[in-house]
Amino acid sequence: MSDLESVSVAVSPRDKFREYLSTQNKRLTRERDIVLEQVFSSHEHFDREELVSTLTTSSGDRRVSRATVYRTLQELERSGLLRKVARANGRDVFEHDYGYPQHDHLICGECGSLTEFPATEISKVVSAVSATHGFRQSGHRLEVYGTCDECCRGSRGRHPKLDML
Amino acid sequence: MSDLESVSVAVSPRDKFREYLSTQNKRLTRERDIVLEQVFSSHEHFDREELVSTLTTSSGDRRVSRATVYRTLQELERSGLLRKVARANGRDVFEHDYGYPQHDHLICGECGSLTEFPATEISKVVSAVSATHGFRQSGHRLEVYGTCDECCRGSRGRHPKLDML
DNA sequence: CTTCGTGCAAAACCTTTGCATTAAA
DNA sequence: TTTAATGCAAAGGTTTTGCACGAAG
Repeated sequence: MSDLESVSVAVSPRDKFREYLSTQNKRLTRERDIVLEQVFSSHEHFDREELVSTLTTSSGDRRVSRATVYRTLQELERSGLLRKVARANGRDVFEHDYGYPQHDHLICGECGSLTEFPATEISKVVSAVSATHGFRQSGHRLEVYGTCDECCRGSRGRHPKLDML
Repeated sequence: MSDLESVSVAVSPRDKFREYLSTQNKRLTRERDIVLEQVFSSHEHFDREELVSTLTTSSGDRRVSRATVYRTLQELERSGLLRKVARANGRDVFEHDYGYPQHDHLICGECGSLTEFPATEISKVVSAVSATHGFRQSGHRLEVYGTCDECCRGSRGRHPKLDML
């Protein structure tokens, strides 16, 4: 992997994961593959419980246990494929950290929804600040807290988006 | 100094808390006052467990139960006196959100040091973005990851911070 | 009085772990 | 075969909650 991997996506998530695993003397098992596929089947944010409830109820040989889902998510994070972007309703929220443009999030404290926005402006400021401090920046995470448009105009009562299953 | 000055900080945390509580038809009890005092007795970051272990072992009439500490921290957060700034070791980290300038952090992945910088620039961008999305912003948290000046130029060996707190 | 708050213990959650069994390489 | 991974259930840790009692307005 001496190629420039900074421009666009030339390597699939699975290849990247496989490579990471090999450097760790770990294996790409059927279970890890299933988790990987499920996670990258959509670009939506998700939390562990959502994934677990999907995969522990899958039929036959697509079933993966809770423990393995948790353990695999750790590996996916370490491999650079996933990252935690927020915390909502007491759960970490994950998103793809590979092959998609940099962005940050507006986090609604009422319903827990996440809204993405491009990180371009923020990145400029961050770069300037980093330079000022001689800090070699590798990334950032910005969470904006408040109330989303919908909840602002909606009723005062709480409508937390809990499990959607 | 005139007590009509509402610019700058002329109101103590306790006064602000009292005011908040009254708007909620809630009471400034002895227990809430003790938690408040303990929290504002220093500017250090802290987590719930630290506070709980201090206050549940206090002598006699300064003792506060775990449940009340948790409940009071929620009120302090809602009142705008406290905010969560990070998550470490599975616990939320709190800091004062009143009477001190807004700032964010550069986080060194080598030595673990935190460097604060003023949030003014970031806040402008955040406000603009929030407005665009009809998001009623109440605050933000920005963590910049990378390597600090010292570690960049320093020895190649690692100087990981000792586990604090 | 009436309402709100506290403390306790239990419950609810989320995450990790020990261990016997299975399965990659 | 050798070593890593899985699944299960139990354990760990954090946060919330039901309830009876006590305190504040």
